[in-house]
Amino acid sequence: MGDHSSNPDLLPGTLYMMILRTLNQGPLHGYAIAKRIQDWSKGGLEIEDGSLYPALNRMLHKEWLKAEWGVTENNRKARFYRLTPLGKKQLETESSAFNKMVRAIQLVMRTS
Amino acid sequence: MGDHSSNPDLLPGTLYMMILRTLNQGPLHGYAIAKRIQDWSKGGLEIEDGSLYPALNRMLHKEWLKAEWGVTENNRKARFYRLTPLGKKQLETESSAFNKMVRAIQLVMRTS
DNA sequence: GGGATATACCTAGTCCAGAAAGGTATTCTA
DNA sequence: TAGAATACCTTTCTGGACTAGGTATATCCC
Repeated sequence: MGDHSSNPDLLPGTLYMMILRTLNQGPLHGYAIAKRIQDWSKGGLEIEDGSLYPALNRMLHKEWLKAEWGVTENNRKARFYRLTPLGKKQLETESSAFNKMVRAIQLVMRTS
Repeated sequence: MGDHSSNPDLLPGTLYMMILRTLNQGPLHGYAIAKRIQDWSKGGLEIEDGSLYPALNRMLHKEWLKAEWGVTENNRKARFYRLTPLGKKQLETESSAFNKMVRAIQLVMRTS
């Protein structure tokens, strides 16, 4: 079913940025973060949960996020993450670095 | 002097693509590849030679490239790399995957 | 009741690429 | 003859994405 390619699902180094981005709208639990990234990218990006949860834990450790347990609309317990001020700053840093990087790469790819 | 940041120099996963791109214009030696990427990106990208040469060797092993020793305009010996047909195909594959990926990420970063 | 499905989380292990930090050798110029 | 620039190489470290397992619970339907 579906994808038999051996291509990576993600551009390494962009997962933090996208997580920070989704949380900039307000707290979400892990599962919802993955869903939102998938939705917003129109199915272009799928976050493996084996990538997601370790990443979230690293981000907690860096103090970009805080977490607390709660209950979803579906009446399930889930861990909700929200941005710290440091996390907000990191979002700025990473997205501007990303944009710069992409522009540089596109120069290389398009220069003749 | 200059850059004291701990930011990565590159978006991981894009080095192969850019090397393939520079070689699509014709054979180059390693040092010249790095220079060309730096020039074309207007200084936005700097390839560490500790990243470059291992990458070139992996690419040889994948048979995306062939190499042979020669002499530069400066009368120095250098190893010249050129694309194989497989390498050309890989360039197509990687650059279209990259573009798709970037578009998907930008959707995530820009959706409100 | 009992399966199936979707939701929600977690971890141990593997693999790979980029970077740091060392090294050698040669050419040219001041 | 010292230095800078050119040109290559390797070993080691590290971090992150992925694989492949696992647990638990809520809901829906037979």
